[in-house]
Amino acid sequence: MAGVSKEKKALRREHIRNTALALFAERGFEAVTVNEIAEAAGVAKVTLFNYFPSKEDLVLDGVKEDTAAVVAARRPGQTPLDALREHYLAMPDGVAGLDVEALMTRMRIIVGSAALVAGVQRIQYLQRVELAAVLSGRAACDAHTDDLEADLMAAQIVATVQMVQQGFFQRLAAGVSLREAGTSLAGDVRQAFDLLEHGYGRRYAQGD
Amino acid sequence: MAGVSKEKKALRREHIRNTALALFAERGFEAVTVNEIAEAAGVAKVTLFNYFPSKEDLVLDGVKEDTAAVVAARRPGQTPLDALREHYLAMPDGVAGLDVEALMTRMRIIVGSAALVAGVQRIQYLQRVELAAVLSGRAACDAHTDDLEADLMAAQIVATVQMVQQGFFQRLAAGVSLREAGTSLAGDVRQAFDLLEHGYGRRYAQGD
DNA sequence: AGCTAATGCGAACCGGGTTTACTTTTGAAC
DNA sequence: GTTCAAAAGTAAACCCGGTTCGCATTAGCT
Repeated sequence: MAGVSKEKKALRREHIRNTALALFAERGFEAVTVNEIAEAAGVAKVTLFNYFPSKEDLVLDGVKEDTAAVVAARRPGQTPLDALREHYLAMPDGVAGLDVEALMTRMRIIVGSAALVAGVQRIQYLQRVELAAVLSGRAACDAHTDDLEADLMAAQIVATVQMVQQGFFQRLAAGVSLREAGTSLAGDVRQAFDLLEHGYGRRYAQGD
Repeated sequence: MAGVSKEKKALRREHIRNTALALFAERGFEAVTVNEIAEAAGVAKVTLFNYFPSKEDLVLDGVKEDTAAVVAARRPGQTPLDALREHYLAMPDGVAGLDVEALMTRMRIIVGSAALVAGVQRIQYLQRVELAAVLSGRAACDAHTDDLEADLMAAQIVATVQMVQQGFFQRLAAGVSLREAGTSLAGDVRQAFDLLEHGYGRRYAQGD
């Protein structure tokens, strides 16, 4: 049957990824070559690239936040900002079931490599485009039909989410408990989305 | 004297860049190899990389908008948003003296290549970090000392500026006159910065 | 068992970028 | 103008991420 081979493939994929992450954690992303990873994992380089389209994907595969889906699924009468606020206030619950240590390792690998940080930016750019499409109600791959407001909002939401999330994971990485980090996160989420809703007004006027 | 050699170096640099841009415009960024560029420019590959740190830089060098400097130089009592609004309202005057055709060619090259678009994102990320530093008053290379509001504002400003600018250049690329594009730009700038100042409120509530 | 299709493989290749070791320019001092 | 040191240029070999190709192995199905 097909199911058993799928499972074996998934196992092999995880094996390759874990091998790679272990090496990256030890010596940094750029200091490890794909040849090494392949050898350490006991597969051919070409096989590695058969499972992961690029070296970056060994780390970044699966980091995409689907803000567009959250917004698209918002309840009647709910604004995109409300839907996202709700979603991110609930984030600690989602993280609770995961291997936080592994998550932190991956974070450390990412922030230790300019290429990976850039990769994250690239992924968020795609998110922004998707979100703008949802907001303006156009199909996901339409050309930019001049909905400046939707484009602006999408860009600002994605940027906001990234900042807030970054703070959350940094606190976790600093050893803060999941519970406490969750509390801080809640405050950050509220602050960030309130700013989006009500604006910056005259904040940061020169000379205050 | 040193001046004359500086001038010759600058000329050679421009020659290499122009050679490359011509090839890119003709066949696309990825379809041209640096070997070809070097040969076409009559220079060794290693010399090319001596002038430009990477193939991307042949196109992207000089695209960085220094929003951080604009904000840092704001007048007493002026908010960052006011300073930037003023600056971008004046943008058409800055563009007027430039070779618009060359600018458009470069734009077309960039949007024709995923790698270059990603490169632009990367550059804007650096801008965001600089701007956050200016806003929160910390030194440019300090570690992230938890000024969530400044980080948020920086991210949102950079995203906003990018969207507005993109619209401006797209209109120019579509053949709109500089004068008309300037008018549209003014409207976009005002709309965008008003949103930043006053927020999105309940815009895009589901079911409107 | 036997056939077919998928998967894995080594090796050669490509292109961006670096290193090395050598030659040419260059600019300035005499 | 000659000389000399530093700067800049060069060819060639190399490294690494990623692809292509032709062949071997395996898996699933009958």
